[in-house]
Amino acid sequence: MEVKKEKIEFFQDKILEWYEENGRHFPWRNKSATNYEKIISEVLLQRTRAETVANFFPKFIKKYPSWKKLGEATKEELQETLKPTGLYKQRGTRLYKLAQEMKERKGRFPVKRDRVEEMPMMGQYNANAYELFILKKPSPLLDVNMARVLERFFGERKLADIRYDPYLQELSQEVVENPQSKEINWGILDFGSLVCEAKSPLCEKCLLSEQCIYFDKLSK
DNA sequence: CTCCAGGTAG
DNA sequence: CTACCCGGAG
Repeated sequence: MEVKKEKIEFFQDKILEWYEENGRHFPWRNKSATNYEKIISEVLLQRTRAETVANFFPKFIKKYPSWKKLGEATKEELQETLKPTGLYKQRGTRLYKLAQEMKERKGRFPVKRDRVEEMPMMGQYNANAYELFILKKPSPLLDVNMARVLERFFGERKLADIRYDPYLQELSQEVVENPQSKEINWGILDFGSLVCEAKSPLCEKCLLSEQCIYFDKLSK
């Protein structure tokens, strides 16, 4: 499925416009956020609502402000701390592994994307986030949220799993290919959470509806 | 009840 | 490729 360039530009413009007015604010989006904080936020955000993480994040950073401090925690201690966020056993075990790996690496996180993806807890999504936020390179935060927005507007994927769908992979990359890649990414996630909701999207107040496939189907 | 800024074992 | 993790918010 070939998507027209003009449609992508329309989408980018509208999302950026919407984001300026309605974008959400989170601790890990602050300019002052350290690389450690950025990486930890992505770990906590896995399969967990951003608002939930926003409540929890400051407490976690206060308790474990650095890789060094995190490396001193036991696996059980991390699991206990992570309980309010859900997925705490898995996440605790994996975060422990990541912290220990960082200890061995003397606190140095890998630089190249491929190496990042080899780290514990760092999958495709997190490697993209790393590229976007730390290497400052356009890269899509393609989660269920972004996938839903893109599919409704541009057309549905073929494969069940986002992570193996070449159509969504390529489309998302094109969409965030822009000098303001970070803002477009955040814009899409916020837009997906606040307007293009999973259950009942607010199509009446959506500034994308004139070119949206999902909306077009609705009005038939 | 469903859904959530995914990773990974099998 | 799927199935599973999990508490919490809506």
